[in-house]
Amino acid sequence: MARKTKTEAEKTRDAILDAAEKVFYERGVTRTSLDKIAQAAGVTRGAVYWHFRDKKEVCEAMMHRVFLPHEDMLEKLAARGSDKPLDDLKHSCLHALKLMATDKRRRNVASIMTLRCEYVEDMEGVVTRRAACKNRMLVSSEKLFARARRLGALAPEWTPRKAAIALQALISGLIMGVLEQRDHFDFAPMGTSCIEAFFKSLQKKAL
Amino acid sequence: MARKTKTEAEKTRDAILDAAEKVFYERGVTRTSLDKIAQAAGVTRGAVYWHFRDKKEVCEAMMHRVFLPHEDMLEKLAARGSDKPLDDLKHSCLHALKLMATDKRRRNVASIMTLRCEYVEDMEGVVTRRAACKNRMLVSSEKLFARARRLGALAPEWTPRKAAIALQALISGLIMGVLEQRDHFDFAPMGTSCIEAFFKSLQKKAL
DNA sequence: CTTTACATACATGCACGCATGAATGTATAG
DNA sequence: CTATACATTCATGCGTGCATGTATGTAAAG
Repeated sequence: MARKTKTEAEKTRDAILDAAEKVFYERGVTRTSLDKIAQAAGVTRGAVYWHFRDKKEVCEAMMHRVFLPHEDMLEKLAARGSDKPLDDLKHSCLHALKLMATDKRRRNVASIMTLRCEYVEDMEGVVTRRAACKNRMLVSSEKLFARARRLGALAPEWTPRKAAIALQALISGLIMGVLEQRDHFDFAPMGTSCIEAFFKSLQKKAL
Repeated sequence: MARKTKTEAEKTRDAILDAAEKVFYERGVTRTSLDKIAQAAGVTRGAVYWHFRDKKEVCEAMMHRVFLPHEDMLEKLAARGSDKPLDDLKHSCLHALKLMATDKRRRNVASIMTLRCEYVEDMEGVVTRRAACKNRMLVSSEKLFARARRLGALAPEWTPRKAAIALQALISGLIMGVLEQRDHFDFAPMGTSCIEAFFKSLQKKAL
């Protein structure tokens, strides 16, 4: 076929990833063939094989495109070192949850990653990288909790590490709730409300 | 082939489910053929098709066999109406987490359900039933929190419903942590420690 | 004799990876 | 500026292997 210009090639690459999001969401990662993706993108398998080695690479590229820009927010927060670390952390969590609730694309990709993908063989690497990402976020929030402790704002039953782990578990569980929400019930307000109550519980009570 | 007696037939059915656990864990639900399951069970596909209509039914039976006996623990607790509902709930959660950490079979099946299965098309029904189960548990724990509130044991920032949702999110997130644990780090003690801190935070502080 | 509990056999239809072709963009030499 | 050489960007076709569902055979249990 005729050679395209570089920007056009980028457009077909994006079209392939768009199509992958759509078809992965509808049929799951394992059950969708590269041919289905190609058809949905209006190209043939040749194009897909040109831009990506196999389905795993398509999947990883699809995830990266959506979540890479968002990953390092916490680290900036931890580095900034404000005087209200718990508030910063809370707003960051609220923001993440709201993003999941409002941005359909992010929600769909997250849904693919949690409910429509099997992490075995090829994909094991993906889960490892996800764990590494989770761990970086954990370290950052632990720093913020440690700062809160030094400022005397953290209730005594919580060590920074425990608080960080519990917070991450809570958030991922709430996001799960958003992803599972059926019919037209909006789970997000309840989620934000839970986050706020949780942070209130984390604070040292005045006597 | 020679016909087996009824108990022997039950044994091959169990063998098929055992094999399904093994192969689903190794290769994911979608990628494993019924033939692989049959081979791992020492039978042919004919036997599998005799006991189950298709792979979805195998998968559901495998899940049921492990989790049905455990599902209604919370409801009994809620019906009992003790005078320490928060303690009861805490012990129930600790028990569930410890079970995940110690019982390899349960952990593997849970891993299949969360990391090695794609909930699309046929399997959508499974996720619906899982959501229903989660909801029943939510209602039960909400009752317990409501009782705690009446007993004056629940901190004011928590409404029973919020507490129930947050607890469920926390637990599912922590179980996720257990399932993702790599090399030989044991995540469970940290998880139990988080649960204990969380319940301490839920309690109304003495002034 | 009928039903059960499988094994075997068959037909169909994907999905994958590779190899090759084709036509155009792009860089370079003169 | 132009011609040539090469690299890109796909489309098409082929062979292969597997997975599925069903249909049928069969021997013993009930």
